[in-house]
Amino acid sequence: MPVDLSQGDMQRINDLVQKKQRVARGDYLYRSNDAFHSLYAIRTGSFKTQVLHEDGREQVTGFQMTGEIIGLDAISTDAHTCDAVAMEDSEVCALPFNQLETISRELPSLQRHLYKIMSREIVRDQGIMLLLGSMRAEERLAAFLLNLSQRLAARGFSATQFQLRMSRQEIGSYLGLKLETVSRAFSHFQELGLINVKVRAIEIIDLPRLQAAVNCSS
Amino acid sequence: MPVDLSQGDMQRINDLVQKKQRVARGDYLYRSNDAFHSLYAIRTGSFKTQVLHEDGREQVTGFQMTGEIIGLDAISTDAHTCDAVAMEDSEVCALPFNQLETISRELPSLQRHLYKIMSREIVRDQGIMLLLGSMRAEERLAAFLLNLSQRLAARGFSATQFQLRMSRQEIGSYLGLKLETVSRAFSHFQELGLINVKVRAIEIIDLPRLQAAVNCSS
DNA sequence: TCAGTCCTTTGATATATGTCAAAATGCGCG
DNA sequence: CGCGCATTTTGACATATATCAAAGGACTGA
Repeated sequence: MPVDLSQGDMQRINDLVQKKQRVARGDYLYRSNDAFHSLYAIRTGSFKTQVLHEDGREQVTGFQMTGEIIGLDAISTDAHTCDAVAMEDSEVCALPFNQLETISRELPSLQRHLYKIMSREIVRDQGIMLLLGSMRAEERLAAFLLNLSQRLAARGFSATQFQLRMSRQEIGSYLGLKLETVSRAFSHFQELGLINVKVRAIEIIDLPRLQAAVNCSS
Repeated sequence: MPVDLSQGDMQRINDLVQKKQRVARGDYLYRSNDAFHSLYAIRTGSFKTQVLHEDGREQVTGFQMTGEIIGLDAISTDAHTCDAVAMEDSEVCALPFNQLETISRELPSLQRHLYKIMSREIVRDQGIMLLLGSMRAEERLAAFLLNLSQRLAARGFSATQFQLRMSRQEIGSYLGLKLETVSRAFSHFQELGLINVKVRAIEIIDLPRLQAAVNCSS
């Protein structure tokens, strides 16, 4: 948590953050309906979150990476409302929420930080609604790739070459598309010279045109 | 805000909540990029919130009614990230956010309430993602009608007879559909005997079958 | 009250994406 | 190292929804 705090305060946060926890690839960090105790800060690795409809339909609601906080949805009902699955071997810090609440009362900057993190999640979700509600298949995929690229760059990785951690099926679920459609969109972007795709290895060749593709995929 | 508070505390909240504000039908309560000062509690009337894409596309992200809080998205950047438009003559209470923050430090139950409200918004958004990402047109409309019905019932109105405040175009934007598709879905539900539609006047005739339609619109 | 405008409905047709199927490729495990 | 399974790609075809168009209805403001 990148909050700007003074010495002793930092200590209290550190105490809170002791418990590290490993999650193997494919394992669930939590499941829908699990009792809520902690938020989780991802230290290494990455996760997907998904909601399941009773009739078996599933929707991936996000792909999270290092430094991101998951579990915010569970505050509302004291139970998790989605599943969190590790997409690779990962490490998280459990942040017991009642302790967070207590400390945040005494540390205005932590309190504010928590509000901001939650608000940011709401804004992110609005962006996905815009994507799902008004973009076409290739626009969605372009937006997805650019978003990944940005977030990787922000973490010091290459913005133009990376390895996808998720399957076509998972990307499709996230983008509201079938896996075949995702695959075709990848192939088409490659034909157009926007990217190189070798299964899960992605190289962005023409960033400006990929950005343009978000607006009109014609 | 239905928080359970003790006498004097309630006074402080009341002080905060003094400023009532009228918003005429069609007027903006706030616009994207407006500086953020307050959350708004809707006292009477209803609003829609929408995000705009640079290329003119717009996406309605929600329809809010009495008792709901809007503006949570703005906390993240201190600027609003969507527009809020009154769908009828309405009244809101501005809740200055820095005062809310201050008071919530001293009133754990208010602090918790704020976290819960934000978390609930995140859960709501997940539900919309599921709808947009994996449901078909008629399933979406059925889900929309049932959601409206529930929320009206929770406010003491009829769950089976109500007046839509929004146009087919706005419903379509919210559901990721064109207005003609929405209109056809309404007509089809009427043919099936699930609802009566007279333009914006809706009567739900067969609630169980409408609920069933959310799962498979066949 | 009436005219004008906007909203809604409905039809005919186009198109993007889904479905089904099969082959190709990559990857984990023995 | 190679077998077998899972994932990805690609094709042919089906279908849900969008698009275009026109007519009918409802609401607004003078």
